[in-house]
Amino acid sequence: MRIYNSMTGSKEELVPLQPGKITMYACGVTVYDRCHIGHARSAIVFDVISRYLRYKGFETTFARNFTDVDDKIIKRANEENMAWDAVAQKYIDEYYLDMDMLGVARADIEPRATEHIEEMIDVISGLIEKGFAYAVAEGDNSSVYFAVEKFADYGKLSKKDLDDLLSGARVSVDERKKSPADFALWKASKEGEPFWESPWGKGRPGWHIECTAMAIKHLGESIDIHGGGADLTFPHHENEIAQSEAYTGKPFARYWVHNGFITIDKEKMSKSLGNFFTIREVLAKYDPEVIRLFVISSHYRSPIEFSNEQLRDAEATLDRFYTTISRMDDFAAKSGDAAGKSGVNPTALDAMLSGFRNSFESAMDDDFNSALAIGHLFELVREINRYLDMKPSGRDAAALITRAKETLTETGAVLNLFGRTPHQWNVSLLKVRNIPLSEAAIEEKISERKAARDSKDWAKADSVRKALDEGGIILEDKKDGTTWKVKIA
RNA sequence: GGCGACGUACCCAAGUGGCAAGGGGGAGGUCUGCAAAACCUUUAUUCAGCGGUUCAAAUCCGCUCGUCGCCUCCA
Repeated sequence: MRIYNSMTGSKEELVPLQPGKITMYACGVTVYDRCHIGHARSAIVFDVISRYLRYKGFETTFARNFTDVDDKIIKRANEENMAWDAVAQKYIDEYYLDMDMLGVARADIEPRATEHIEEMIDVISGLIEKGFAYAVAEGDNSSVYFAVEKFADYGKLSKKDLDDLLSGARVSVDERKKSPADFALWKASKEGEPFWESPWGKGRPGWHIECTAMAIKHLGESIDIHGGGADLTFPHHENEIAQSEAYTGKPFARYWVHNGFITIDKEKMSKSLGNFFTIREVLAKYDPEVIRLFVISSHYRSPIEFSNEQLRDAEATLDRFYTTISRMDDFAAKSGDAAGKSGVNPTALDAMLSGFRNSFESAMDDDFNSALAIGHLFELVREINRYLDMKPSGRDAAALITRAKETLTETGAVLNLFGRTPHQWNVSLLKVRNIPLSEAAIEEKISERKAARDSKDWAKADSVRKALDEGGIILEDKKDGTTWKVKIA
């Protein structure tokens, strides 16, 4: 299994610290607002990675944090006239609402910064003792900074040269720091801000230190995989490395994994640019699985352009899967118990099923190439449809189709896709498309049309079809009845 | 300015040395009372451009053009 390591810039064989076990830490969100679709991508990417690692038999411990105290949360609390911790909790709740919809599983450990103040203080104290950090008085309290120049490898992840950083005009000059590139481990608290007691007086943690403290506490001093969005590479992850390795003297993470951005008009989606859509907004128009498929359909490191057209594509794609699942279900319901009819050759499907897991795994083994894996799923879908078109019958055919459906749904489950019934899919589409027809109303129309068809009143039958079609519902006549589905396009 | 990516058909998207996956869309066909779905055929002699290495390059190297990201909070 190969994984791209941002540290080395190349794909490497995944060799965990302890055979058969993986520890993974992904940087989560700062909870001061609703998540946008870029946060969704990151969450989905690491969800897929952790699911796949487990599928491959690694005993995986996955931690994803919440940053629940920081400047933006405090600012938000002041704006909303709420307590800062109430703001944090509110957006943690919102986060779970979104992620549950998107099929993002809870991480094994979801540590919050505010629950690890002690651990952070321990790390900071250790860094001061070792000479990597220094305290600077600010009134009655002190702030603590990490002395970047003391850490020889600073810049190794983001490939930045410390001299360049120091000469760069964009580093804000802060008189309290010994060097402009130094970063805060602990911030002396100002009037009205949340604070904790510490050896440096009343204060609160800097941003980066929480990940170091929480990763070490929950996963150990060296972890296997550390991930997050590509924008966290610098300074966040660079600083984590500096703190952690200065503190423990050990490599912090073996593999650094960064997901690409979601763009709008080719530009990175971000809060500051204002070009973002919240997950909630998108969920109002699209089924959550559509968003998930949209994300998984591209490689996790590639930028993906967000647009209605892209989501419509993903929706059509998903509909194709569910249509095939529906065909298989129909077949299973009526295939007989007798021997099969002659002239139906199952070889192609049989062969594809035999090799399928292998294809799927080689795609995913190669740096989690979910886009290729989905391509393989399409090949399977076509082969299934091809087989069903031959109108097979009998118990051998039924067994083959059962195997096909299991293969499709079990590999889909690794990506957390295709977990619903085709009916659930269509009912969901009815909702997101705001189609004002109930299932019962549609069924009623179908009966009406059946009566017309039975008396060969084609004009009437067609008018029912046409009326439903204009409402976004397509009817499919099958041997033993008519079914409906929501029109895609 | 420093550093790092990327540029594959009408659209999306795999592919890191050996005849360019897959999906959408388009065109034609099979099936169907009419449809839909599905299937079949077709849609890139070519991978931004120009050179080079090689028996062989979308894949490696160099240059050019274009786009984006990081260098400040950011998934």
